[in-house]
Amino acid sequence: MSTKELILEEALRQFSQKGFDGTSMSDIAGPLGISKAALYKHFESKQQIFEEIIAESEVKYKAFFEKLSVHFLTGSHEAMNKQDVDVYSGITSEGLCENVLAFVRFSMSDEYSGQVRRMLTISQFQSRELGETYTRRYVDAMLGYDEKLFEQLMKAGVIKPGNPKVLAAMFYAPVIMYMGIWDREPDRADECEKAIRDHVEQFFTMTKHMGSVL
Amino acid sequence: MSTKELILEEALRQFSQKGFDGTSMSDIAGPLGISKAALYKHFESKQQIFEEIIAESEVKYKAFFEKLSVHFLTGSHEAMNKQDVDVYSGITSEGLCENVLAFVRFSMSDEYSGQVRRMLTISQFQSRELGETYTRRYVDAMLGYDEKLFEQLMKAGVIKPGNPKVLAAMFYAPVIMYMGIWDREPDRADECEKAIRDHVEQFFTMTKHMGSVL
DNA sequence: GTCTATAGACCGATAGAC
DNA sequence: GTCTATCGGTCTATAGAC
Repeated sequence: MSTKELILEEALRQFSQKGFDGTSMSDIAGPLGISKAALYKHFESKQQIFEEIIAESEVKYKAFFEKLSVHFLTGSHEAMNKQDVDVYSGITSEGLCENVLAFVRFSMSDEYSGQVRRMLTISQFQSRELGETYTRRYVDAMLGYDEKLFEQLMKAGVIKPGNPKVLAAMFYAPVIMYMGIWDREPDRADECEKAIRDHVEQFFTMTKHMGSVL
Repeated sequence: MSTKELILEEALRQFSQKGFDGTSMSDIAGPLGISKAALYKHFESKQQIFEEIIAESEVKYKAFFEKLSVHFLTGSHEAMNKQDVDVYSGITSEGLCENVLAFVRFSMSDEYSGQVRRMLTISQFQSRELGETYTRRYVDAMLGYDEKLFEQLMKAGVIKPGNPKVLAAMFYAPVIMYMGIWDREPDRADECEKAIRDHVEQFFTMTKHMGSVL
């Protein structure tokens, strides 16, 4: 791994714990065994390191979101194409359940993903742009994704009819809420994972056309 | 208003925007028209100002939570007493709806409340204690509150039977999610308020025993 | 591309006059 | 209880040797 990549890795670790202002160039250089002056051979400033992390994470974020088999990364639903329709038409509630649990499992276990999420969490009021990035990645994108899927599931008669936007929030919001607890208190990870599983299971029991519990 | 109170007010404003490390003593003293040296006549250190804000907010938080007519501020449900039972037995779904919308309206419109919430949001990974404070105030307390209420509503036959803990998350999580968007992007306030209203309304339509839409 | 050394600004906190 | 002045330290960033 190149020195530049090692710097980005260490900087992300520090930024995600102590924030941009709480992290000094020495904090980043120290663990790497180099002097802070060496950092300036790879980056123009501390700010540029931060921005490169954001830019790099955007690339990885898009790649991950594409693996979820949808293409509305920019938040515009117009970006849909034939491939998306194929994915939707074949979806089942069990499939969506597995899809989202895969998202949760990855987001919770992947160190890089968690560091970026925590960094954006504590940087979200630093600038309008960072706030919008947070909302786009962790709220709007997922809500749009679920909303579209619920629409299709309703049309297909898999789940009961209703407002797909409201339903998407009811489905997804508890997931990020429990992920928040997990981020703050890692020893509650098991409790959160169980809560998410319970939530997803009960959600589909509630919304399935055949055999309602509630 | 005393100088000390003015300092706490200005410090909170700064901390909630730029965080503890991003705020200097000059940043706090400047807008008040005093020198940073004067701050040390009222507080021992910057850290003490921060801690006093947290402590003061804890008092106000408890007072607000008591006004919601429940008494499990410490997170322990054993703290319930006769008064709580009376509150529960008289509750209706409309009452709960109004109760939570009052919470949302207050949290969203009150400047102090919002500043504390944003400060805790960007400080939640600073220490274990701050993370627990965040979880306790904005997640566990509200979930425990709603869970207990849903239990009673189920017993009373007002809403359909089910897992009250899962139901509480489905009800409350979308609320904090939309409050998060509002905090990051204040110009989306109307959209968020409407989304919360839609959510609360649809939730009770879904869970009411009589007349299910889904 | 790494180092040491340092510039120049700002930090938190203190001293002492008023 | 406010001020100015300042201490000692750290910060970002640069200069220049190797």
